[in-house]
Amino acid sequence: MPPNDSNSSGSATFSTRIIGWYDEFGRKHLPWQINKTPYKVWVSEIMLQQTQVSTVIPYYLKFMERFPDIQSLANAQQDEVLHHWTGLGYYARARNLQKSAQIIRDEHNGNFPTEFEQVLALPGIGRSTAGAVLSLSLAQHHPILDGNVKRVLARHGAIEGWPGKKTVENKLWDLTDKLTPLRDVQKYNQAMMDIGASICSRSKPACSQCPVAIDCQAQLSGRQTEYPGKKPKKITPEKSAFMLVLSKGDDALLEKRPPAGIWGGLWCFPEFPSRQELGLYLVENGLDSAKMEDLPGFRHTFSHFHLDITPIYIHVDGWRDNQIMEDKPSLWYNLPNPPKVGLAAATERILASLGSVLIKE
DNA sequence: AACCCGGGGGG
DNA sequence: CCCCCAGGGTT
Repeated sequence: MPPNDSNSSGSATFSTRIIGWYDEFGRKHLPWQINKTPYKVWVSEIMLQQTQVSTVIPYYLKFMERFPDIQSLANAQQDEVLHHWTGLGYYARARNLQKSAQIIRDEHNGNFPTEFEQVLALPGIGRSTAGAVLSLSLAQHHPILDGNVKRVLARHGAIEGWPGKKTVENKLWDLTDKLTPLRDVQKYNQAMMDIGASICSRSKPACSQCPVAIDCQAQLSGRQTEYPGKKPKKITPEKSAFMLVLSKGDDALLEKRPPAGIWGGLWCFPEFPSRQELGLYLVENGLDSAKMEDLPGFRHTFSHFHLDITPIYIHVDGWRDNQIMEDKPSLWYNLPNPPKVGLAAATERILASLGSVLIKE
């Protein structure tokens, strides 16, 4: 018996019903589905790992306009790549995207590799994304297991446990591997993601519209929202930071963050763990006589901690700044004519509030 | 406020 | 292998 041919309902197989649903209801006109190429699908998949379709679309269109092919992405300045990612989050993915483009340029003659193992070897691409790119763009037979597919399969098979656990994830990979059909793999994989994103949603699944509800083990027992199992939660610690907002005319001083860690490679205000350390920095740079003003503080929340930010504003005129640029790259960010660099959301928020402060001066 | 996310990397 | 990390949006 073919592996995808089992169901207890006596009706069409699982994959046949999924594909039938795709023909009638599936998404077929998303920007990365038009004249599909591995590059288009790859960029979209990386963006979609962190963000929903409706948010991704404008980012995707601008990104592809500026970086229409692997070559242009590989040869671009990292600042400009991060600029196009500003607001999307998970900036390591943008850096990995460009790093992979450079590997493709240097080691694959500029052509996106078509061997699964070669795709998997690119930074930022794991088993599921490799399968998605090759199946969706080239119709290769690979199963996928993104968050949407995990939810559909965990419910349909009533798979217990949190998918972050290796044993649970392995069960789900076995399932997706068994259920993925040999034919119409593009339609099937796209439909599974669509169904997971729309019908089989996290809190209010629309089972009446689902093509595989009839033998869904979670639906049959009314326990849909109990799958997939929840991640064990832990308390999120609170941290605080002081950010120096040093302005000169229409410019504000930003520093480039180290390549790894939070906001890696992005431009941010100089950050200090305490008011005292910020003061020390001012003394070192001959700015301790300048007038300081606290701007409104705010909380920026990450998945694993809260960051309470107090921006401290100082305005200088005709101050020699070259001494400040010793250890870290820095730039004067011109507000009326901003450079195309990557900014953290918190930095953008402060910059936005700065507009009114500067006008006041 | 809780939850979600594919992959990288450290212990 | 297991756990932590990353940064937004959605519910």
